[in-house]
Amino acid sequence: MIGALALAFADILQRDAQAKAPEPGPAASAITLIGHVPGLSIERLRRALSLSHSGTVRLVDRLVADGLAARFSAPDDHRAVALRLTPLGETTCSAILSARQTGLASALAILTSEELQEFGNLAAKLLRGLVSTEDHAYRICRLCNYTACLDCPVEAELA
Amino acid sequence: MIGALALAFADILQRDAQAKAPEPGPAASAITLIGHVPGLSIERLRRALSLSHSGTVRLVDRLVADGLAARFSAPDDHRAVALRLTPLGETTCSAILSARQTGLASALAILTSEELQEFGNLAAKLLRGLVSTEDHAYRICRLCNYTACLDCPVEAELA
DNA sequence: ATTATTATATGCTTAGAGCATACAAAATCG
DNA sequence: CGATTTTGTATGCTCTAAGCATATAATAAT
Repeated sequence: MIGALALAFADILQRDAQAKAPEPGPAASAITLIGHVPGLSIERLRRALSLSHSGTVRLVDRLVADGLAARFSAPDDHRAVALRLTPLGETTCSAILSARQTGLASALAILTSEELQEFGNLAAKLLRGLVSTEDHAYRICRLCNYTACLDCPVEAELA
Repeated sequence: MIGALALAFADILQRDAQAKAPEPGPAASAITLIGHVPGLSIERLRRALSLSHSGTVRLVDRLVADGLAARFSAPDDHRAVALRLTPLGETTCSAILSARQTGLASALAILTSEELQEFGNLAAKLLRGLVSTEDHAYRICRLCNYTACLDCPVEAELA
């Protein structure tokens, strides 16, 4: 039953996010991740998306071709690519995050504020128990609105 | 944050389920759905999986080729296909459900029994608010272990 | 300095998804 | 009751996005 709820919520997030993305699949997550971590490398992006390396390179190729992201050379490591969103990419990122937020909020609207509070507390505890590595944190938070998520339990757990 | 938890849980479910399925993607859900609703038609399966019609037909083709499912003629509608699991399919279905259950349980193990109880209550309330149609119920419960889920809130909401 | 590892890129192949089309059974409507 | 529409499946075709194998450059390790 808890599993069913997780699938239902994940469906909502994916649907709303993908609707604003240039293509289905992990593109929406890639955009929001790059948006949150400017200078992100392809390898870290790959781990967050659980894709193959070539799949990630091609995904980035498409984002660049769509004018949403750009490759720069990472200052500290001349092998790595530093990914950044273009202004158009920033706009898309915001659209994804707000669509995601709207869908989630309407699903949660049935709870009273006390229940929502309690649900959030339990969710935070579960999240802290789940997160192990930094890569995993990026994966879990791949569609998060970081600016809206103060006191992120994932961040707290890693620190 | 609640969204992040949903994605994390959905990841666990998908990963554990797919590990026991013959292929990645919606195959695991298809198997458990047919297992729970013997005689399910391709069209209903299609709606539960949110696939195109041809995609669903090909998926069923593969399940049949793998010896996991079989097509029968639906007694009440001679156009429709009645899908059933083979004995091998039943075995696979059980493996998927128990893998799913194990992963979910270990993620929830951090909660006390009171917290788990409370979390379940809130999840049930949210689920009841989310489910609209029977197709949607099938979709949400696509990886559910129906025999383990007594007092299913989704079922209750539809009745 | 040599070797191993890490980060990226690309050629190649392929699995799985959608669209368009075709056909049969059922439902609807005149 | 016959004609039309809708519904459920099947299949040919195309294509996108994914993986594997391989290559190259930069860094790390020995």
